[in-house]
Amino acid sequence: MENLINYLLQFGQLNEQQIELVKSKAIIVELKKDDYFSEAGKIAKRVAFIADGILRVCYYNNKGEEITRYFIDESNFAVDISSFSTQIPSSEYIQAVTNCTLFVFSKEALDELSLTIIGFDSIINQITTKSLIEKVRRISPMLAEDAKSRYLSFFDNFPKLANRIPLSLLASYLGITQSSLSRIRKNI
Amino acid sequence: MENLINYLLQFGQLNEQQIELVKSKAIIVELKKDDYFSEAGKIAKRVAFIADGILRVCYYNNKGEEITRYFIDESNFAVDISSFSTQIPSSEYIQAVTNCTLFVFSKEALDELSLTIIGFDSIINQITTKSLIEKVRRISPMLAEDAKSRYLSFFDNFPKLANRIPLSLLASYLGITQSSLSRIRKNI
DNA sequence: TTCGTTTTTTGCCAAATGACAAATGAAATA
DNA sequence: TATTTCATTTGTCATTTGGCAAAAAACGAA
Repeated sequence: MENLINYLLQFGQLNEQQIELVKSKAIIVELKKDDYFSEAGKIAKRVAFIADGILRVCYYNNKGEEITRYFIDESNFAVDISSFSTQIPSSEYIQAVTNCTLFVFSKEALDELSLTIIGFDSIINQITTKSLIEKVRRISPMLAEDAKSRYLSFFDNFPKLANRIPLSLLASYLGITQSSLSRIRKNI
Repeated sequence: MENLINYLLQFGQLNEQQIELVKSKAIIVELKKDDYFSEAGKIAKRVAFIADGILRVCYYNNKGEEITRYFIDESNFAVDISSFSTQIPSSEYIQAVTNCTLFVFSKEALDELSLTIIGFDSIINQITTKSLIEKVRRISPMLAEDAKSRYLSFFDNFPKLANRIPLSLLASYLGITQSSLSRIRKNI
């Protein structure tokens, strides 16, 4: 769990005792490829720190197509933030792209940590804000790019991910068809 | 300033005295079309609530093209959140698309409100999170749509905005060329 | 291994979009 | 009004991408 603690320490101080408390609240969860961490229609009650594996956030658009909104990989938090923060049923899924090992915190555990640890709230808020800003930053430029540039940008930013993610999912993230992505890859 | 107060009250309670305090910190700023509210290279020190007008957040991509990341209109907050929250120089601009009337809060004023008003922090955090989630929600589905659908979606979501925003800026937001957008509009 | 299933690649053609340039229209100013 | 400037539309053509279907490859289970 060192990765988790180091991640948190980027955003604020925690003493030994507080670190132990945080660790004690984490539940280790294993997901198989294609398992869901959270589902549309349900209220998100858990947050996951990804120790190993890749998750994706996805939804169905008005044509019934399954769209991948983004991927989340090791040493990042995954949460259906919209549902989690409002406690309203979600409209998206979080699914395992690969087998995953997660450190999971329930909402109750987080609330308790917030009450017990001064500054924990601030850490969580900073992480939330930073992650969301990053998502906007990632997605936004893709609109102005053609399919090839999108793939290359993705590859530049996540060279290790590109080969761990099935082509169909990557295509749905990039907003192009499988066939196109396959052809793009062929042309290097 | 009633709009501003009502907006805040959606996210938490404020008594009369607190409301007056908030109002007293707001500075009315008028921007002319094309004026900048914040600029790349500078550190964001202000937050704006848009009383009237439209702002846009934009940046230059690696090809030197000017890209509109999103628009913000009346009764919403505009802030270069990335720079504001980290106090690191920004990489984007916030520019007036039309003449604007803003209620502006300096960072110092906000910090003071946070210290003085219990729960003000929470209000700000909720607004921040909600706005960012919304931006992801808006941009993300566009990737899977073709140019015509993107325009129609935008028009559905912001019927009033579509005609107040110059075609060139709207095109750069939608990730298509001016010519294409013009043709799309012609075909209804 | 072999069979069955899923994923990826490929071919073909039509449609959408971009690039470029020119024409038109609209707004601002002298 | 005439002139200038900027925004939008339109034309032409090349390129990209999608849709569809079939082939090939990769993967898993018996």
